[in-house]
Amino acid sequence: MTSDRPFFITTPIYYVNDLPHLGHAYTTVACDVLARFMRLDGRRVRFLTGTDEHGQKVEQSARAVGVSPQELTDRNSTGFREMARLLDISNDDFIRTTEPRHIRGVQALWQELERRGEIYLGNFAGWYSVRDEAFYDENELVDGKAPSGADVEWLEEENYFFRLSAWQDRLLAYYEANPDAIAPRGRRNEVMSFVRGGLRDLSISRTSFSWGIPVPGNPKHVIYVWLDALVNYITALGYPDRESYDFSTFWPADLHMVGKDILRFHAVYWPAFLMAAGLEPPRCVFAHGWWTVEGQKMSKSLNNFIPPKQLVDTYGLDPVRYFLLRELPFGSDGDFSHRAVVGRLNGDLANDFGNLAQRVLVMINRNCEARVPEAGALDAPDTALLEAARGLPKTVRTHISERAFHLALESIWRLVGEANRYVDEQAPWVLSRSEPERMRAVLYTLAEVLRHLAILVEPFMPGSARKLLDQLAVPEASRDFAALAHAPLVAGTQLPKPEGIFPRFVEEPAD
RNA sequence: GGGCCCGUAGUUCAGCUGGUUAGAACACGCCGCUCAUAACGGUGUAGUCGCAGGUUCGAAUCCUGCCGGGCCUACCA
Repeated sequence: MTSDRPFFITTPIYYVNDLPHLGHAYTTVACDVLARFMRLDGRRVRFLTGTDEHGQKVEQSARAVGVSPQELTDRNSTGFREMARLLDISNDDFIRTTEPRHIRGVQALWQELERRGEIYLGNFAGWYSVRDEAFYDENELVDGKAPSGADVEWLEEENYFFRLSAWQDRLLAYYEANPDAIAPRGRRNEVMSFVRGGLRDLSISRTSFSWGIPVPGNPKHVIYVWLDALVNYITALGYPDRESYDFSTFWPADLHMVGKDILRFHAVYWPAFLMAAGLEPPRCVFAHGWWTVEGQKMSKSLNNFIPPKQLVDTYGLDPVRYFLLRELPFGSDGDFSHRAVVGRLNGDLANDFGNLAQRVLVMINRNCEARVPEAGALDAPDTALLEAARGLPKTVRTHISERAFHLALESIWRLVGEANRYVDEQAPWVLSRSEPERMRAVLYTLAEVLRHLAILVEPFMPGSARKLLDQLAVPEASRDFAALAHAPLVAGTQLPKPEGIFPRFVEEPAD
């Protein structure tokens, strides 16, 4: 089942014009869970995140605040780095598009595309709205104005173009040959119908601002931010050195996780750029959904972007990580509400799982001299429960491979439920008086189930899992998925004093 | 305008290659337990499956129309 095949996963690089919020946290945590899962499953993982730092907006924002673009960028990039630390993200690398390694790679890719005749110099003309900062097509205009109602003017600009139009058929062939290249299904259909509708050549340079990577040989132009940004996925692997260990090991990427807003860039432009440069396209681009907050869209006017720090301060890190992945089918939109988070935290984490661990550990502590009890002879209910635990990794692995985080967690929680039922049925507190040997078999069974649960939950809630594994005295080296089958708890091992893992969230009384 | 998706218990959703009394979780009622984070377990109430037609021996599940909601429909993130 397991394999040591390399696994390369990326978050989008986050635009430094924004401050980190719930949406960034979501994408990043989802990637982190997959990265951790694959590592625990024995795979060689490279997990990349970073920041996108060029473009007109950054240049303007910097000017507005009276700092240089580089200063602004340094400051805001740090914010995303801190978010990763705050969320206990296990990224192996953090790339910034202002780093020399990236700039060098982007220019090399440009030259490669140029050498292959994929780039030409032409004129870009269209109706430009200064207010919207956007060009519009003739047929998009309404009464000679932008769809937004803004005034437009005819602008012509010398631009380099990428021959995207030439790639329509090859893109479609790529989607056909790789049904999983774009997920979920609905998104794939959207992308394909978009491409079938015909592709225009893409303007890939700008002369109206300067905060960007200069076009090799024509520094009046800077490279279009998306061509700049997307390439981070390979410059982080050492491109243009295609023989490097990193590049040859980890490319093509197994998964680019993106928000649905930037799917097109990843599912159309990016594969086209890569193929045009003679490189392999990614194995999968997955577009996840959006969160609303208390039923409302996150927006600048409502100013309801929740900073990750606030979430963690309020609920604790692991409950937030759990909630984000448990609450809705990955790929769908969902609502982030205080009520829902508290429901998950108190119901799933504190009552079901946390309390299960607590009741079992306390009984062992009191009735077994705080040592892992001797299993002795096991009865049918014991082996049934243990079988359920032993079968669980396979189920979870299947769900994770389909990125169905919610189903993975749901299947883990089914075992939590079975274990709680088993406790009630076996009533070890009764056995402690009448049949101590039987009690030990029951408590050993439960401890083993806890060990399975703790290890399976590690990718989702690394801190809490660690606490539980510490309380079970599971050695550091026996905390991966291989250890599930090969390193059962050893009778007689001394256990520390039990401590709650998931405290209940108690509402502050309103005043 | 064109394309795609959704509308099922109070709530969030599953079921939808048509076929026994439409399921789960949460919430709510009752019962049990007392090891445990006033936690756990059992059990019950609850739905004209958006509306109207049609196909079929039989439709939540297929077809048509309507109503309601969402997404996509190319460049400065």
